[in-house]
Amino acid sequence: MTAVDPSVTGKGVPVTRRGRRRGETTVAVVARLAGVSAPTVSKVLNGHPGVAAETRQRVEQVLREQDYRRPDAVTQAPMLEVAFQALESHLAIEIMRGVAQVANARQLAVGFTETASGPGWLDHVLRRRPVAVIAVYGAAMRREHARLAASGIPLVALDPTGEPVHSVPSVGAANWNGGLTATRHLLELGHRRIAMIGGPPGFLAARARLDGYRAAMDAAGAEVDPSLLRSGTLSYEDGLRHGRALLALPTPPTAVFCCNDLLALGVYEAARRAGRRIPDDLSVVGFDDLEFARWSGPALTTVRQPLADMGAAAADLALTLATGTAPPRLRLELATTLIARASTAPPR
Amino acid sequence: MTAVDPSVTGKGVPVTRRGRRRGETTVAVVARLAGVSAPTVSKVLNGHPGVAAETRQRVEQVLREQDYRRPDAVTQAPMLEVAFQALESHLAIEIMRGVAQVANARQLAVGFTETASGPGWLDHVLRRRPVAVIAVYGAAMRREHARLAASGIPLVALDPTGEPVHSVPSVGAANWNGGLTATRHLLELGHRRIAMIGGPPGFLAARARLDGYRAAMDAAGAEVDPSLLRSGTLSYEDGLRHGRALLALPTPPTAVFCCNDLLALGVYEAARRAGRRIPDDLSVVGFDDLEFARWSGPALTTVRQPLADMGAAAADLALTLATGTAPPRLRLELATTLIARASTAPPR
DNA sequence: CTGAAAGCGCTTACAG
DNA sequence: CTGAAAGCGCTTACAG
Repeated sequence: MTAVDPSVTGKGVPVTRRGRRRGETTVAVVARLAGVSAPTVSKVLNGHPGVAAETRQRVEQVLREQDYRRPDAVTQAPMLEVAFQALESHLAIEIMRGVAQVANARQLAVGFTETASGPGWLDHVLRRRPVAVIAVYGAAMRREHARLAASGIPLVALDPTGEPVHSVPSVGAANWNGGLTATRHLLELGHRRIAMIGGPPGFLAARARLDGYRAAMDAAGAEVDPSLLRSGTLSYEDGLRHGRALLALPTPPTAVFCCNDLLALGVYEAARRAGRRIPDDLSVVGFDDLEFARWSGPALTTVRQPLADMGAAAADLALTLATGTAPPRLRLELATTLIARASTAPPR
Repeated sequence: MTAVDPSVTGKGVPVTRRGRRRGETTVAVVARLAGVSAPTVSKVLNGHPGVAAETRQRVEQVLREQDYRRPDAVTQAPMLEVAFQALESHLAIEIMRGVAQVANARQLAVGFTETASGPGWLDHVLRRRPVAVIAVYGAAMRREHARLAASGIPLVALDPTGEPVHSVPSVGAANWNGGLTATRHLLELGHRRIAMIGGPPGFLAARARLDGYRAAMDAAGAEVDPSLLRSGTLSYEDGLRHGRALLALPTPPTAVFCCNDLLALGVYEAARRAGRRIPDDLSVVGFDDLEFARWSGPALTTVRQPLADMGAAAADLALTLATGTAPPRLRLELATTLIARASTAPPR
């Protein structure tokens, strides 16, 4: 119960009264600037009735202009909130790492929420009054965006989908380029019969990767055999399923480009069951570069999405927006890189 | 900037003054009960100097008894804090999942901190006034424990190490049993020459797994060849290193029990390089059952630590302590289970 | 609808 | 080391 508040005791921060730093806007100041009394400001702040609409508006404007904050908001450690649709995502931990790095450097707490837990998640987030919210994977929808905007809390989409979400500032990866690079790598090794296992139809990032694949194939004058184009969920199981189907073809592909690493591991298993060796009988390229990619046997050649960097960039963007500064760019696309390991080789 | 405080406006909660609910303990009440003045209580609350040790103690006792809370604490959404030494841990995300599940069910926010980020992490945590703190992997040390105790915030160790940390309530896994079960599985398949790759010396959980291995070997009357006992860090690299050394022995083992899944994947690579097949030439058992264990080739037989359940149990324990109730047990050890997959078979 | 007055909870500056 | 007094920020009850 010591309840030491560092904003009062520590670091020589000049303090006047409870929890309020010198020079910060008080109700009295707002009242003066709005040409009303302190009680009226108080009513506006607390949403009490008995204030004319026009007066209320004027007061709210001054509150915004002066960046008024309740005294208790000061004692709260400022925090950055990250909303995941579900923690199931294998990408989650790496993203968190990037966000945490930036947040820690700025002495900010990080909170996180699973939006799948129910529709009330935003209420909880709003009560915590984060300085900004990062929504991963389309976790925040239009309605949530509006409520956050109304509270003056900036929202940034961390957005492996590449889907433009109602003009929300966002960070993503260069998916098309990744698809292009992966396919070029296989073409340069001498492959021509290259299959691709894509993602679900609505998933724009998957579409971009596919288009990159097509572009590389076209540029090399390599034919895209429609029977080599498969798509499904981004899961190990679908990798196994499509891998088996591809290897069972009369003329199977000599290489497969997978829309993510999980699919690639499924293809590994399909090859194992079919008695084909990777990379001798089949080259495989993934996408993401999750940690286990380099521990798989053989180590997986894949396209690296810089998830930690993306998290860090999203945090930077969010915190810039939180200060009211206009950031240089509202959409950031981070480069993807091909990581060539042991799952690709020239065809026999 | 509307800053509506739901505790003031909403739900008919009776309110007297700013943010304080009717009947809640005020500084004045505490002062009266402690036989001091309000200013003295204020000094204690804020850790200011100029209070006799004895007086401070008396006041702190009353604060605890009366469950005093700062008025701003009321407006804050209650939160449960999880402290990780580093997010590097592959176990982190699964633990978080379990914690989040319990916390969400009780409408609690979850915050998380990396303690590796610096010695100031506890200050930040204390400012957020979590209802409880869960320290993963010995993240909180004696000093931190004392400060949390002084603030009346319960601490629970989630403790794969099995190390009893200064009588802090904790949740762990049945490591000894896991080691026993894994080794028995190999013995039952007919192996006798079974190697073990253990963890670092200070790591008690690793020691428990090793002891379980020894117990199973002894019970089966199988000799433990000292050259088959190796130890190092719990990394892929050390798995590779020890795996190569073991396979290079004049009489190599027919099976290896690894202290975690990462080591096992390193042994996979060692086998691959030595041209030995798993499980035909070498059986491998891991420990943890991380998600990628079932995606490795062949799918890894391993001892499952129920990390999500452990996170959930730690959260339950923490929240029980937070209500002031004495929990039924202060140390919980969750069962481990052998998951037999494709990396183990009878020796040739 | 508005604000002067009263009052609450807490903190600070300072006298003893 | 302690607390009476003063004061701050905010809210409430109520008069106009």
